[in-house]
Amino acid sequence: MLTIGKLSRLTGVKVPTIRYYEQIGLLSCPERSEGGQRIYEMAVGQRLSFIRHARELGFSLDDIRELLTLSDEPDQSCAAVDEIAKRQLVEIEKRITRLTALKTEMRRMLDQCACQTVSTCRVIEVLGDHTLCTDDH
Amino acid sequence: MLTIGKLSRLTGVKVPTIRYYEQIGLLSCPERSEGGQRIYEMAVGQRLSFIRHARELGFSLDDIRELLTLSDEPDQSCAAVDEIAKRQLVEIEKRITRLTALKTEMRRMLDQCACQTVSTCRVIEVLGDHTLCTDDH
DNA sequence: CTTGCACCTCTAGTGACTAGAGCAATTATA
DNA sequence: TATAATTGCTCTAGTCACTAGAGGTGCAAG
Repeated sequence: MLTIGKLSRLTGVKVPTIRYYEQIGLLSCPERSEGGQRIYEMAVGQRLSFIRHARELGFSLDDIRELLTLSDEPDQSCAAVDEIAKRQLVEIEKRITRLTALKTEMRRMLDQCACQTVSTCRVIEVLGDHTLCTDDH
Repeated sequence: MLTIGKLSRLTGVKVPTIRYYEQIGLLSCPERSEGGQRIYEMAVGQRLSFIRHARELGFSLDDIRELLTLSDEPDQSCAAVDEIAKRQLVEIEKRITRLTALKTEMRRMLDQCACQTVSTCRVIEVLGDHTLCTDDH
């Protein structure tokens, strides 16, 4: 049996975040002590660690809600799980592509700047005129 | 002289976003027609395009506010401008590094999944147990 | 018994918009 | 000129995933 603080230390999820997850229905309401404090069973730690890890991998809370529902039905096909994970992978790849283009553009902008006065600043100039860009972004 | 709709089409910034920029002081209040509609001078288009382009490159509105202030003082050194841009570049690089680690982890997870039932699903398993990860994230 | 930390609820704030309601003004068509 | 369609106006509230803070209560150690 765990207080919310111990659960927090165990999982690395902050206390207000745990309460927030309860509020949005991602965690079910735990029992309370006589004084009204939350008392968690050990198993909640697993669930919360799952959530945390999935968040770290960039899954949205909605995705996680779905994954948790699916993981509660062990006999079902895991195709739906893979589907969510694949979608997430595609999203990550898209973001990488985009960020790489941005990086190129930023570096080019900075490399070209002779760094004198603002009136001749290449950074300001490029920001004001998209046609000076080579990459799509 | 432009209505807000024409300014929007000219710059690719949505109408409510233009009003929002005015609200937070990124654009100054334009004159109004007799009926109370906003009338913009052509020059505002430049400023708005600047903002849009900087947003596309991932600058925050606070950064942009600073860049706009700096660009209004053409005789000053552009070191401060470069500083902001460099900070932004570092941020982008950090995000790419992180996302690349995530991608590796996601792909590994998906590759290992034999895709049968949820009970044997590698995706669910890895999400529940961080120690199964190789990459930092 | 008291000190001090951990916990409680509730509200509001973050960033950068977006959506919608309920109107008014302007422009195009008949 | 009348009407219809489009565009504009303000204001409020919602998005996501929390985070911060106020003002109070519970609980365990010394």
